[in-house]
Amino acid sequence: MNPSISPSPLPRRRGRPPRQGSGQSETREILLQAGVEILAEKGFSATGIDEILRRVGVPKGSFYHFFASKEAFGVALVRRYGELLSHKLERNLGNEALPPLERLRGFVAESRARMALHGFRRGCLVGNLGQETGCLPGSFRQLLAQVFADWQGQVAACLEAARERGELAAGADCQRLAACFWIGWEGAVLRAKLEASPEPLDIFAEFFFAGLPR
Amino acid sequence: MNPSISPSPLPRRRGRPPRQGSGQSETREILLQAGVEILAEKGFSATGIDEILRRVGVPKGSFYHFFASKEAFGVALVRRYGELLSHKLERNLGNEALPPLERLRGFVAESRARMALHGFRRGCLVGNLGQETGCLPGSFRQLLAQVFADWQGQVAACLEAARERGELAAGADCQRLAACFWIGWEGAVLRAKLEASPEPLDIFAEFFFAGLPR
DNA sequence: AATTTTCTAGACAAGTGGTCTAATTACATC
DNA sequence: GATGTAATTAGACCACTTGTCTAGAAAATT
Repeated sequence: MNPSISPSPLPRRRGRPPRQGSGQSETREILLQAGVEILAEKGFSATGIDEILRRVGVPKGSFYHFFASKEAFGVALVRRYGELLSHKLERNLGNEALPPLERLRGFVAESRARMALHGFRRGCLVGNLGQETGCLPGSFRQLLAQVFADWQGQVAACLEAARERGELAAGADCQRLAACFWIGWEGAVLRAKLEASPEPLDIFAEFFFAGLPR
Repeated sequence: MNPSISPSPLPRRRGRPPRQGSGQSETREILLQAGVEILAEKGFSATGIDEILRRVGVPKGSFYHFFASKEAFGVALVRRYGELLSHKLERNLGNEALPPLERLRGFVAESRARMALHGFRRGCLVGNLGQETGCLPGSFRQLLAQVFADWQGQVAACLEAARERGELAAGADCQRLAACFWIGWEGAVLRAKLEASPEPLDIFAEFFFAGLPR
């Protein structure tokens, strides 16, 4: 059912833990990871703290040791997810071995494969929480918009590169096109989740690339 | 704050009500309407029955008289919303006074205006619930997909009409283009809600119409 | 060894969710 | 008009959630 996180086989001893090399707590990391997975599936409001804790076998005391509240946890998750995806973008869009537009296609393909791997149950955490804006603590709105803006900037840079190489029309508004990419891609992810199928992703990607001004 | 529904000024007596002319219950109708509004803002999981009931001044007992469960209520809301939007589509896309593509633009403009009217707090109920698929009772998935399919069919028919008039390339795959419209439009609505701005709607609409094969 | 720091354990209170039974009123029937 | 039935409301009820809080255990520090 859920391949990535299993109810902590770690012994999980009480008391102060031996100092980890890295300095960051193992438990905190586990919570963040599980949180990202579950929230990408179910969103913020529908997910209970207990559910996450049961899943990874961490007691409540630990949770509230590491995070001040559910809201603070949510904020941490959005940041984390934002970074994860940003790295993924960087990895693809920074691949100079390919022409710029092919890099973006690479990102699309990788994301598609990842959704398929998880049976199309998992969507985009930021998209999910964006949908919930109406009932989320105020701190989220700006944060989510910021994350989108970052991603959009990365795509815009890639499109710029394409334009410089003549793969796009000289007059192309790359920021606007990047915005369009994320608007549509999020819609496609949502729909792919609903229909448990990659088709929406393919349909949008094809339309997007075909519609770019040459 | 909320212009459309005010805490029932009706006396609301207990016991069997005097027979209404129309046959359908007034209370049930009020619940459906308020439900559509709130769920379009906050989604299913994050909305409590109590919240809806407080807002319209209906007691809990009434709710469970008219609806077997929250799930059944949700299903009724999806159907209702599906019909509302279907009528809106029909009204716009059936307007033979305009060329087909202009009709679709009309729908876009009307929807945009409506979102603005509600301060971009209200999104698409079906989109919202689609996002929540992961934590919704199973009955929703198919229903939501069905509603999308209906809307998509209406848009596809409009695009067909455009093709027949030569406004679209003869080889255009109208079903696929209609799918693309809804994929992107839902993404745009989501983003417009998040940023409390019409820009995402405009960006996507421009790209979509510009990208249609001529 | 004593103390401090870091984390775990899980009980607990307040509040919310959804459901259900009993009470209340109108209508129908005789 | 008395009795029975259908339609609706009132609010009790229980299970569950969130966040807090105290006690406890083990490493680190002195």
